[in-house]
Formats: sequence, structure tokens, C-alpha cells
Amino acid sequence: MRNSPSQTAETRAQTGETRASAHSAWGVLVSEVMLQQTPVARVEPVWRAWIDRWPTPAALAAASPAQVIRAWGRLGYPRRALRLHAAAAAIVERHGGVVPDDIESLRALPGIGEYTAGAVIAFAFGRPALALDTNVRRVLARHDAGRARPPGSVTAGERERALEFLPTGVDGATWMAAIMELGALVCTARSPRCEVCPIAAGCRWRASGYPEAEKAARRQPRYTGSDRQARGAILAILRDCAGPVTGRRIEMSWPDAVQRDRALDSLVADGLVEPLPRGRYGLPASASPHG
DNA sequence: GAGCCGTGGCT
DNA sequence: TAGCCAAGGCT
Repeated sequence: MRNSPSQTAETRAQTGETRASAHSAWGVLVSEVMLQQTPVARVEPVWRAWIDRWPTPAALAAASPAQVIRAWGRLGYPRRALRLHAAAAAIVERHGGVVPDDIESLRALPGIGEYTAGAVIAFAFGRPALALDTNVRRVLARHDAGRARPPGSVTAGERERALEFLPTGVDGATWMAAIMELGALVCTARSPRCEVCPIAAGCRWRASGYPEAEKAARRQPRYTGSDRQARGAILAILRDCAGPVTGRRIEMSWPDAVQRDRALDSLVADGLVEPLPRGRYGLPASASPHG
């Protein structure tokens, strides 16, 4: 589960951080990308170090992929780090180094989808925008549609209904943050705390006796023994070594040769690993054409 | 639209 | 302990 960005933003503001922190669009953008699949507790220290080191898009754009991948650490899904790096370069090239404040330009950046673009508009620029993360969608599904869970992917109907609730004025961003927080802390997936929910009285799911979801949620594939774990093991070696490593060192990182080669090839294809002369491998010293 | 993409905490 | 869970973007 993730906490709401607004909560962490307020916390950071209270600790006295200023430029390039949560209040800057860059700080919000970085935090939202990091929070896409990673709990706030793990993001926080990495985000702080990241913003200290690269306080502007231009600063990040000037870094090497190797630096970026190492700074990402163990947040997971390291392709996000490369996308953030590429987004920084695009912000420099297309927008003079200034984070754009319109949905279309944001969505055109690598790694910025519908949710993150809306979150940046709302939480960085304070304008009403839909940021339909899973928590918000769950609150609306329950309260408005009377269902236990939202559909598998965001539907036009969800957007329309959410827009009907979204305040059009300066309260829009606050409302978005409030619903997000409600979903993260109260209207949770497994154990909703309806007794403390401020909108329980109008909740259709509650009124109809908490009907179960029609379809079972898709089960998550095993991680142990997966290609993802193999990729993680290989990348961990490269992250933790100061420079290139031998092919032998890669071989020791994962026992199954077929799976190891497949994982290594995919890491190279993703631009996360660079094959070097004499059978060695390293983190990329310069951006790959793959992004 | 289904499947892929890490990691770590919780049970 | 092994399995479950979180969950946005991209292909």
C-alpha cells in the first residue's frame, strides 16, 4: 500500500525543506514516479537523497544511467529510474528544464501515465485534476457504484463519475488528496474501517451489505524463481560493484543458465545493463537508444 | 487487455 | 516458512 503524496508533502513542508522539495513540481514528479509501486516508507530516504543530488531536471539529465540506477537502489522496477532519467532529458529538451504544467505535456514524458500526470497537476500545481490511483478508484467504486472493487483498468465511466465529484476550484487538489488518503488509510482493500469513515452514510457498498466482487482478482505470479528475481539478482551485482564485472561473476549470480541468459538479455534490451569487451558487463555509462 | 516489470513486509 | 499482497506504466 502507498500513502498519499499529499501527506508526505505536508510532512516534508513542516520539516522545512524548500527548493526542489515536495513543493516543487520536480520534487512531486520524482516522488510520484517512485511511489508508483513502492511504499512511501521505502521511498522517503531515496527521494531525499535523489533530490539533494539532482535538485532539477537538468541536473538529473546530466547524470549517467549508472549513477541513476545506483541511486534508485532497491526501490524495485528499475526501469522506472531510466524512464525518470529520460523524462528529465525530455523536460530539458522540450520545456527548457521546467516541469510542464499541462496534462498532455506531462503524459508525453516517459514513465508518466494518466495517474502520475494528474497527480503532478493536482499536488504540484494545485489545480483540480483526476489522479485515479487504486485507492481513489476503490473509494469511488464502493461509495458511488456499490461495488467492492473497481474494474481491472480505468474506464471512461469512472472518469466521468469522478469528474462529477471533483471540485472545480482551488479545492480540487485538496479533494483529490483527501479521497486518496481515505482510500489508503480508511477504505482499505481488505479491512475497511467504515466506523471511522466520514462518508460511510452515503456509501452504496455499505448500504447494500458489502457484496463481494463478481470476479476474483487476478493472482500475482510467483516471484521466487521468476525472471524478475533473476533480473534483480544480476542487477544487484552490478549495482553493488563499483565498476564492470566479469561474465563469471554474472554466472554466479543465478544458477539456471538459460534463465540467466534470458534475464541478462532483457536487462541489456532495457538499457539497464551494458555488455562490454572481453565478456564483461556494467551499468550503462551513457544513455541507451532504447531508453 | 492481459502480462510483464522488483522488493520487502506481513501473516 | 512459504505464500500473499501492494499496483502504475508500458507493450
